[in-house]
Amino acid sequence: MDQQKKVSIAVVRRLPRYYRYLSDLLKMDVTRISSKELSLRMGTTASQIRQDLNCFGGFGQQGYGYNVEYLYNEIAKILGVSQQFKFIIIGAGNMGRALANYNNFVSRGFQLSGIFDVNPQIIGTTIKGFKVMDQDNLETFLKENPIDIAMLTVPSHQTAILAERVAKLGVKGLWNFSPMDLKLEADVVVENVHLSDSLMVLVINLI
Amino acid sequence: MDQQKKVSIAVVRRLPRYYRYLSDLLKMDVTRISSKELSLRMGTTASQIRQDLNCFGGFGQQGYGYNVEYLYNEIAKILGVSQQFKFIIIGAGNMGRALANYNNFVSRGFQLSGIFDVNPQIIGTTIKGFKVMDQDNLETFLKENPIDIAMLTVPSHQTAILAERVAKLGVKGLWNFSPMDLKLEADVVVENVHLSDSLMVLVINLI
DNA sequence: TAGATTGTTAATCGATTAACAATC
DNA sequence: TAGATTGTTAATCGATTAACAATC
Repeated sequence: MDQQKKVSIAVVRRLPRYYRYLSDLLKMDVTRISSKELSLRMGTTASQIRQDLNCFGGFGQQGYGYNVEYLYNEIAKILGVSQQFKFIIIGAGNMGRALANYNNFVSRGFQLSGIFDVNPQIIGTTIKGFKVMDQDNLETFLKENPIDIAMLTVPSHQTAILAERVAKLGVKGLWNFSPMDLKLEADVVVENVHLSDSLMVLVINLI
Repeated sequence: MDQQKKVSIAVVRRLPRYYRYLSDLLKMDVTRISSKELSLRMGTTASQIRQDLNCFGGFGQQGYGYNVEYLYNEIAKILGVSQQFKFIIIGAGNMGRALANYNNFVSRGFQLSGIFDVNPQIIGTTIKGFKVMDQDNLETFLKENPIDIAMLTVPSHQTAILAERVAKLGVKGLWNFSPMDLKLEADVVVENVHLSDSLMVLVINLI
């Protein structure tokens, strides 16, 4: 609730993981859990869990631990789950199609509002009930339909320009799947999924 | 060359990024670069770059900086680029298909050797020239075809069991796309791509 | 040689872990 | 009340940054 002290990126990146483990506990009908017990399951320290959670509020109770459902819901609030976000997918290639068909998003408050591409062979085809639109129509579309997040699954050389374009049209978050770093105005949030980087890290650890 | 002092995960995760920037510099016909200049491009400190690189060897020259091509090739070696890795894809859904069609992998020494699924409607269909095999045939296949990496793009509830199965059959690296943490014997390397975690982090920063 | 820039050691900063008083 | 476990402060550890002698 009181988010005074600025929370480090490391802590933020651990939140979805807490959320997953709590979801599992809920499914297993566990009603309460101590930081110690949770740390054993997650392979961290109880200290870290308590420190992390206390960045956002005191969700536990001395002598008792944490109520699983309550903590789960509190983290959900922090994560903005249940909030509605409208998104578009730019780039209807394999990855774009995979994201469009990823039902997890829909069930979590993400609402697909449009799919775009440049390829005339792809424009007009239907994906997940959406007619793929011409990328040239981005401006028209975004002026009529305010969008929160754009998922960019286009080739690298298109990414930077596209990012600028949609940012100018009020898109506040970019989920970038191309292997390149985006530089944008400070108020646009960029989250990268660098698949090839990830694969390289796997390989390094393999050698 | 001399990798005495153990390199931290943070450093390893930065290597693919150096590699990308050096690749760009090469394309722009830049022959030499100082840590200072590179730090400005990448938005880090020159100190960090020199520290990071010196975990693996002294690739620079006082008064000169770094030869771009040489450094690029040295990092390539560390990353295992140019080495050949055989991989299979387990789960021929949207994500599996996206990975199968991702040509970047092929051009970087990754050789697709098979695709598996459980769905009778998908088994037997052709993806990227590969007939999708029945997951039941994993054991037979892996005994005849030693594989380095398995990409797991199956539903969460299948992931853990599958991971065990292929690990037992000599697969040394797992690229896990399901939103779950895998616990395996120490010698199996796991690299996770938790898309929903990544999207949640985007949303947190958006709120 | 003088200037530039590395490799590397030392200083700082931040994040993780330990400890413990508060309290359920 | 006694036991358990939190919230939080203090100690430790590791990673980042700064500084500088070595050297091209």
